[in-house]
Amino acid sequence: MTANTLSETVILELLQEHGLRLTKPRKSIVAEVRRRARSFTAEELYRDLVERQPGIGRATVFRTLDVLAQLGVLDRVHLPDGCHSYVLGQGRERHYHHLICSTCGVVVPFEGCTIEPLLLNLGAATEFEISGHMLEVFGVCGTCRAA
Amino acid sequence: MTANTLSETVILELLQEHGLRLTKPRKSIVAEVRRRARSFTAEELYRDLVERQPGIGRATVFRTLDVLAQLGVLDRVHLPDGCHSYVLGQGRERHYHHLICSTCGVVVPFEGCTIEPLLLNLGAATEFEISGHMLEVFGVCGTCRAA
DNA sequence: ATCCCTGCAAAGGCTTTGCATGCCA
DNA sequence: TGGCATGCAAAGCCTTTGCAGGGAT
Repeated sequence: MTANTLSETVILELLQEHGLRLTKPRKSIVAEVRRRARSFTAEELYRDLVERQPGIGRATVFRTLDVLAQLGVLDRVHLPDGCHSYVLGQGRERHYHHLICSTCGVVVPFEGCTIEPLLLNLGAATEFEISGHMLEVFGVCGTCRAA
Repeated sequence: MTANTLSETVILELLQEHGLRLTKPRKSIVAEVRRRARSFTAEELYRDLVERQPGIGRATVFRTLDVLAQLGVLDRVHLPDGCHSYVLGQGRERHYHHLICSTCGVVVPFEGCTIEPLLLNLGAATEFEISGHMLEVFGVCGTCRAA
């Protein structure tokens, strides 16, 4: 049900395939990003990263996260409180969504989204040409429930 | 399939029922909000409103929209580009989601969301206690397709 | 050697906060 | 009259942008 995340190597190759350079900051950011099981904002990642690697620029982090999101390495998620968060993704071939713990923020991807039929009906009933959807599920994970 | 929006009277009563005062700015904001078929940000609403009623404060608009969202009069929606948008809601008793035109921003609420069974499975498979979900559907409306 | 990428700094925009005043109940 | 709500202004954050220098290919 949950899939493996993209490996560091695969992500770096993905960058190269798109004609993007493998710079030191990009490598650091990729490494840092893969370390995260929870959602995070660009600003948060920047602050953690700058401790480990002083001198890295805020703008670089923001720009790189944007690139990674375009490649499908990261997904943008919208939490009830606060938007503009990122989550490590599963790559572009899969169709999946995120189950997010409201307490600790841990993110579990899941597949098997069943709303396609609904979307077909919607398209017919409204004359919209449906192009996509966003689904996020919230709850409290087992660990947080125990505590 | 789409339901009527809450009337101005109903919204004002809702405020009163919650011990909130019916002030002039609040009435203006409610009126302005009901005029909208599309999503809007607090800042946008403020700018439109301040023309019609100079002197109204930005903070008041932000605070009032927040209150209205808590009452279920407004829903917060997250567009692919840009978050922190509001949409006129259907009230707290209904379960519905939004179909949003990517081109003009028009919003159509719909009911009949079919993901409950999926959520049950998810809960069983992950030990999460599911508490809610967010679903938004995007597409291009009939009018925009024609143009 | 090219020119993409970076880091810095500043600008920009949205949102929140503090406080004295005003107004609804 | 009491106290919530307002308006103003400033502060706070996050995010973007411009530009000169540096590094990957």
